[in-house]
Amino acid sequence: MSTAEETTGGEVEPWEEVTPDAARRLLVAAVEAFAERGYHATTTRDIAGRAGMSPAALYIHYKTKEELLHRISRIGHDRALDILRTAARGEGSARERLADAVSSFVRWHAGRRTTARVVQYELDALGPEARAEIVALRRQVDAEVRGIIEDGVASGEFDVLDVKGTTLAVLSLCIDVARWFDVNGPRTPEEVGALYADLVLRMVGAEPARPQDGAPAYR
Amino acid sequence: MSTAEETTGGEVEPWEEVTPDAARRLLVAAVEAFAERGYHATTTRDIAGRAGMSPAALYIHYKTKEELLHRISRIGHDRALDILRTAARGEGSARERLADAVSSFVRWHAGRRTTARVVQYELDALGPEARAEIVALRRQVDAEVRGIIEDGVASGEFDVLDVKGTTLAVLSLCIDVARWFDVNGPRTPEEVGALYADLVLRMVGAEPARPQDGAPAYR
DNA sequence: GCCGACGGTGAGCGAGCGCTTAGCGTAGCC
DNA sequence: GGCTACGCTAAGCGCTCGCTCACCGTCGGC
Repeated sequence: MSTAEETTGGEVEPWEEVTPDAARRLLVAAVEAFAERGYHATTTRDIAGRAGMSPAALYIHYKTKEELLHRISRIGHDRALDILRTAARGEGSARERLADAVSSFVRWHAGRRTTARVVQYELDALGPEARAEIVALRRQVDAEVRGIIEDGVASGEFDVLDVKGTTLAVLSLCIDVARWFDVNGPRTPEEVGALYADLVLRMVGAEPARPQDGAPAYR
Repeated sequence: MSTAEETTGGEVEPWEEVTPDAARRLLVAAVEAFAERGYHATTTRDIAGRAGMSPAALYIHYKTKEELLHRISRIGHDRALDILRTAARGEGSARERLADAVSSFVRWHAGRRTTARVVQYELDALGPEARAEIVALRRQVDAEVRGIIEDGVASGEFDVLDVKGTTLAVLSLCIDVARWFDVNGPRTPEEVGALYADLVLRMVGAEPARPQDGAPAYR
């Protein structure tokens, strides 16, 4: 919860780093289209149309349709890694850092679901060299989570038999949020983040957290 | 693990119900192609080629490419539901039935990964009416798992605050196996199934299993 | 031996794809 | 005002897509 400005509500639009304004509009349009229909089912005409431009305008700012996906995937993975690093390297016990990592990672997957969907599910649409770059980032993501769990095992806070397998399961659980989360559904990203942090603490054998009196308690 | 014949090793090929032999070959080819590259990136020429036929042969057995996906999705969801029903309606405590359900469901997602990938991730490529049919099956899948968890809560075996949310998380965890499982990776489907059954029992607050003597046994 | 049914092929249709190119309007500098 | 640089468009190229159609070989019934 240290990363308050990164929650969903009044979040900073994460595409401000994409500098010519027209290029950013095209990229945002591509994120929406890719998330909605998938990379291969999205046409360059659709992307340009959503950005209010003619089909040819896309090629002034991006060499190919795949370069668009690559930029999106790269920026998205940087963001995801940043979120986990902030939590993993914060102060506090392994328990607190794991809960923080899971809840903020889940909040991102739920609140920025369109981006997360593209980032997590359109990986094999990239060419070999671009995919290799992204896979390297994903290994760093895995390492951050594994690091927290190893800390917790070393300090005796966690009880985990298979650290690598549990790391995989924790990340898997968080990532799949991007598949099923519904913006118009009954749960807010914050609620899902809190629920998942609790479930993950149970998975690693940490003592359950029920600290607050009168805690919200999802019905 | 009552469903011994359904494990991965010498499993029954689940497409025997697809009756003209050529139609089955086409369908199996389509499953492989869809799993590898996604529905939209797969061409009818590729499917027919994998089945050793000319592109036109596909249309003798299926009206459209989408009908192929529909048949695959329908049969796959029937199978997944059958696996969960067998576990959910078996004898034994809620603890045993939940462990059985998770481990067999996970074994299916890992061992029949190509099928599971198509079934779980190509849902929105279906048209509205076909998708509605499949969504109804998915609601039944959800109900089976929720039923076991409710039983466990009622009997005091489980400690769960948010039954619907936990059900969602359990299914989410199992389904995502189809995304990351690698046939050439270090884990067998059976190992992942056992690991995940243990993790899920922890998630619902059931006493850990620890069959081996000399196990650490926290609390 | 002839015939119809059936499962298959080769060629190709209209459409839509990713992407290119020639040219245009405008803003900024002199 | 004259000129260049730049962002953008209209038109369209070459290609591949899902799908169709005219035709063909084989095989069981008579």
